[in-house]
Amino acid sequence: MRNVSQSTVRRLSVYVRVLEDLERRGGETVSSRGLADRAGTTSAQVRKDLSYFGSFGKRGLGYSVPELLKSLRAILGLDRAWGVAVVGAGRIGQALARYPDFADKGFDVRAVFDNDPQKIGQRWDDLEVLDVGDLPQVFRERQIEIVILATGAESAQSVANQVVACGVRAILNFAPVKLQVPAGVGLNNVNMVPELESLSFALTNPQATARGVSGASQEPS
Amino acid sequence: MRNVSQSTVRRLSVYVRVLEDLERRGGETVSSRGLADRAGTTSAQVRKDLSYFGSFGKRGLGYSVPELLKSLRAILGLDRAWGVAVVGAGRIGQALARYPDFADKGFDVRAVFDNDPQKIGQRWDDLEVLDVGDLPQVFRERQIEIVILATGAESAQSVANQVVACGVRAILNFAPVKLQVPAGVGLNNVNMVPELESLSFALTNPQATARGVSGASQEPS
DNA sequence: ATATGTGAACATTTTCACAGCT
DNA sequence: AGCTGTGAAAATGTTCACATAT
Repeated sequence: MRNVSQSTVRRLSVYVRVLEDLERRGGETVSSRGLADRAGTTSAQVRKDLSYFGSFGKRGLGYSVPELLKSLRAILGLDRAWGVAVVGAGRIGQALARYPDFADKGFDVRAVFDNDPQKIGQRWDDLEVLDVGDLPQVFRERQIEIVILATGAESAQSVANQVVACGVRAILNFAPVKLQVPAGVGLNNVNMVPELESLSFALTNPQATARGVSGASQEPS
Repeated sequence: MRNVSQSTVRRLSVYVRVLEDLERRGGETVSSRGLADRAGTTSAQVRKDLSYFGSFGKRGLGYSVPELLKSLRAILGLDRAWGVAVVGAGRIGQALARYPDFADKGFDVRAVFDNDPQKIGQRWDDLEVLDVGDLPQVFRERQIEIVILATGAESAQSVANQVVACGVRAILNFAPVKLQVPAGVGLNNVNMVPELESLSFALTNPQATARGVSGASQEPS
């Protein structure tokens, strides 16, 4: 399983969502085409993505929904719970800390931190906002493995350094800065302003954007 | 200027951020290398990205910071204000509606909607949560051009249909569903669960992830 | 000497097309 | 017949390297 692209991993994530849905509806098997249509890609792409990890289907039949789901969950590491902390208790940090889908998918938000005395001590559901000074201790106690960074731009890098020093090797960054992290630390960025700006570009330059119909099937019938 | 990739557009957005920073510090000129280092890419990439839109530099000298900034803003459509509405007044909708960076960059959040009578009428700063039933009228009155969709998964598609019917041609979707929109409508998705899942993948499969040092310069010195 | 702009080389990702299994 | 798994082809995106301008 060498050199799998980010795009492939993100699509696997979508396949899991689709398979969960199919399972809920009692679907037994699905073809690469069926998966692709629901995931918004092509059957060839589905088969290629899966082929990096093994062969999961039966020729002539397609894939068993529960089996493929189980395999993909194992590949993505979703067959276990992860300890997550949110650093930054502003509106975005709060929204993320209490986002119900994270818990549903096994991402357990076990702590929230801020450095603002006004916020420290606030209770949200069963979370209490903790002092960022206590971060190392709490990380150890609660086995934090993934950090969601929702501080302002100014503090993001220094918080990142701190959490990396605590042994965290995965950061999801919402602060609008390019973080420097050592090799071996996974870093994903969610940048909301560039997302809006790319829409602004599309509105401003309709020619450059006439691309794909975001409508029906991606494949020839 | 045909067929510019999404990646190029997103990088332009980053260049704008870097240039704004340089301008604030009083920088007069910058080389493709200087821009690249700050933006986390390579000088060749910077020059190639810019070359899709024209030639902005002076050989031997580099780029004038204010001039390049002005050009890039025009290309991205950031030399004007955009009318933005947020639909869905949950925690995420609220965080986005009040996110100060949007206003700073010319994305004016002019309305927030929900269908929950409990939320309708709430005031946040100078925004009032409106009834989603009034959407068409308010969109016309306030000239809404971009919609941030922050509803639950169930209502997202129907809201999308509504706003498209109102003439909106750009949607930033935070709901965890694949929206179907007609050709010509720009759609960007922010999916937080897949972001976390790709980190979970990286933690679970360190071999497949040994890639790039997210640290120092991308180029040979 | 310095640094852009760009065609050509390279790398990566996606799509095609088909052999092979059910 | 139906559908997977996969090499080969095509398309797309990135990097090189250099002619050209200051």
